[in-house]
Amino acid sequence: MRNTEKHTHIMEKAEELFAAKGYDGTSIREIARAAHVNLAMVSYYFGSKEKLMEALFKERMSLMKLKIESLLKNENISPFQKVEILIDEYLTKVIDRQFFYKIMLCEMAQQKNKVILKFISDIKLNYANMIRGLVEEGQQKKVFKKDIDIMLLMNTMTGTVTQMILNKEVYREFNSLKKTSDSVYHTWLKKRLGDHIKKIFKTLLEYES
Amino acid sequence: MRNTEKHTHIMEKAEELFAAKGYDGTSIREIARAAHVNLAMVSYYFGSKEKLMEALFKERMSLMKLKIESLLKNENISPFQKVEILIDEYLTKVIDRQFFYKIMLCEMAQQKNKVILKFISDIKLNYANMIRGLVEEGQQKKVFKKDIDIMLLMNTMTGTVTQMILNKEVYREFNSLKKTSDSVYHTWLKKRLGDHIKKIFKTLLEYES
Amino acid sequence: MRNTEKHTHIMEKAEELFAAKGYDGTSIREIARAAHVNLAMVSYYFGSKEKLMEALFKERMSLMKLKIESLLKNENISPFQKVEILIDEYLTKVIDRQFFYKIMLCEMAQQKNKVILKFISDIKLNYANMIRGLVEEGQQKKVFKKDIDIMLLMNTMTGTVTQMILNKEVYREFNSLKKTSDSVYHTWLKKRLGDHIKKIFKTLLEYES
Amino acid sequence: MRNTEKHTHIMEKAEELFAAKGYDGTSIREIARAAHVNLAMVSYYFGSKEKLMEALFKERMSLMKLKIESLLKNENISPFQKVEILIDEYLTKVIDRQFFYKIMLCEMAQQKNKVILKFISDIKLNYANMIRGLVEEGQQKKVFKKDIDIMLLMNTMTGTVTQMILNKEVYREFNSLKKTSDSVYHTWLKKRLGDHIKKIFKTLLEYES
DNA sequence: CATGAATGAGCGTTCATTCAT
DNA sequence: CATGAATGAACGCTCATTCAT
Repeated sequence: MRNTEKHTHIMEKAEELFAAKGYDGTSIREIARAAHVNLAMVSYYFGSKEKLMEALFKERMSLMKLKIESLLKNENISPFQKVEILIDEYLTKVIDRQFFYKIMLCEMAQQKNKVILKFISDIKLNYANMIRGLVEEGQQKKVFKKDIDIMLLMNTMTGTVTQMILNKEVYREFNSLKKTSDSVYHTWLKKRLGDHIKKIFKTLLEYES
Repeated sequence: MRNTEKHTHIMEKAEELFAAKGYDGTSIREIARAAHVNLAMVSYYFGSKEKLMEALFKERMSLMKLKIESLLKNENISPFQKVEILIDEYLTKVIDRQFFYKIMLCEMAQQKNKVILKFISDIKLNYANMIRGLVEEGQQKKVFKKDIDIMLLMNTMTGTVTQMILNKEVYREFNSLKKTSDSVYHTWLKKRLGDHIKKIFKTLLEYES
Repeated sequence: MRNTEKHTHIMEKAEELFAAKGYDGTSIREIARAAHVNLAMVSYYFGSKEKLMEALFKERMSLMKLKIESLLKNENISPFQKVEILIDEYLTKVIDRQFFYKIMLCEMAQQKNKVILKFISDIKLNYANMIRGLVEEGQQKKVFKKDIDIMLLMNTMTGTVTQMILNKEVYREFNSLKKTSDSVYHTWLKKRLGDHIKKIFKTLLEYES
Repeated sequence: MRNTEKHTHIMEKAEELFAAKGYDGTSIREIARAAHVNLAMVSYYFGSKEKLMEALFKERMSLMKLKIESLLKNENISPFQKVEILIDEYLTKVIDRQFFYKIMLCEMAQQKNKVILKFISDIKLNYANMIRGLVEEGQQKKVFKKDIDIMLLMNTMTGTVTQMILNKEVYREFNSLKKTSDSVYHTWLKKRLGDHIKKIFKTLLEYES
């Protein structure tokens, strides 16, 4: 195993454990055991437990960021279509990174680590800017209404998705998809959630003559 | 201070600390110090740290439950009016109990304690039943559409509120309410959030001819 | 064993170990083992290893201080007699507290702990004041010469004693006192050292007409 | 940098750190960092931390030894002149090697490393022999008294110097030499200490008719 | 009923050292 | 010849819990 691979490997196992047991509920010993590395390696690679967490955030945050600037500037796509693409992008990221998303949620609730708070506010800003840009474009083109509360809009999307992730298994059972494979279920879930959010956004954005 | 008062006092301080630092991030010592009681008192009263947490959930859950059965049966109020009352009730509870709501959120993410999971699923069931009852009534009366995904609906409400609570201070600043008192801000927030959710619910529920 | 007795007991064992292996060379585990107490008790009683050290210094320093103010004011005793009494007092304290004296020596060399440095400078000041008072009295009475370097004088006493303590066993062997008991040897050593230092002080202080 | 230079460089940095923080208080990591060499280099060059310490002692001890045998045999210089030269030689070495002298002091107090103890007793023997030779010469020439306690004499010198080194900065301030450069102060200190010790030696050695 | 004292287990971290390259 | 990576052991300390009083 190469150096960066071990790095990645430790981080992945830490992510899993942090998601399942929380940051404070997970010991370095557990992480080392799960990653099949020596206990001292974790501090050796990351410096400390705290810095491992921060490294995880740095890594994942770069993946979570929505990089669709070119799309937003595209004049051939309508604002509503762009909204839909944005929602789909967001959903893909969150559903693919559920472990991390849970960790982030707890960090948002507790706000203990300032470095991590910065990461989180950065990504929130990233989302907000995407949405704001879109909203302004739509308003200029008279397809979106005025007086749109962007933060409420954003929180409706992120909140709904959060709750669906947290209650994922209950929802699966509720919809009799217990026997379906994870990937199939996730695809289905993404479609359903996407449609739901798009519908809400349409209502909240649509220009009323 | 009477015994039950001490009980309550310890639980309140524990709630505050669990919300701010997480269950594992909070030590019994801290709770005892914050509550100005002897360290051994906590285990003495509640048995263990885990049981203190469970006692907290038991206590708070009974407060969080929506007890509006009589209202739901009231034939003089329209389904949409009932939906609005339900949303207002929910908002009041959550905004009044933000500490506890944060704790619950982390427990939902981590799902470590089975007793607590039961409490949470109980309250979810409670909400679901309220909403289902309402939805069915509205459908019978042909004011609500068919094919309503109750869980999606519920999660949209709880999720949006969750996100707004987590980003409370950012939203406050965003709306230039930094100087407003907490209680005034919370009243304002409740109104705004309520209107927002009611609007979404209306769209998602309203019968389309 | 009573509470304060355990305190004292732990401190004594710590003193022994610190003297033999140095502060950093001694682990809390060793101290706990030597004192036959639980490892956690040390931190429980003293807060930390550092504070244990400081508590030891606080305790011992109060014993080491020369409390002979009344004697110094006594008009019926000549300055030279007072010098001799002072030297005897100092010798008694150091020979009785050799473990502690060694610890102090290393702390003086390394100057890491500021709290301890304060303790040490306090006791140095205590000695210096005793000697200065005496010297001034002797000078006024024209039995001591002028231009006496008090610090050099003091360091000659403390330094000579230090070296004799450090080379105690070599000196014992050198003087064929290997078979003598510790207490007898110490009495003998004290006499010899006392005479030596008194002689030096006499030369350095005596008024030259 | 050549190999022997690296050797020397590491040893110098180790000496500095050992003096300031003690042997156990200094980690190989710190030494490597201070010497700007790879962590593994230290063990690689010296075998172990302990052997580095011993190598340091071996190196410094050879420098500390008084090599004035030819002078001692010189018939044209009086015993008292030789005593003075001996004292000056000793002072020069100690003042030039204060870091090492502090390390040695702690090792003398703790007596943990047997190899180092041997080095220390060797140098003590070296000093003792110089002084003994001188004393015997002086006694034969009837300029020194009989019954001279060589070890007490020696410890008076080494002890006084030790204390002056340990309290160097206090003494500097006491004599208002705070603004003076280190080298000027050291020269001044050496002169003053030399005179003081020579005076004491004269008293303790001089033949009394 | 209440509590100071005590305990064994485990925490995050650092240590001196080794070894493959 | 030199070094980054790795390791087992130990570090100081805090944990939740228990128990005698």
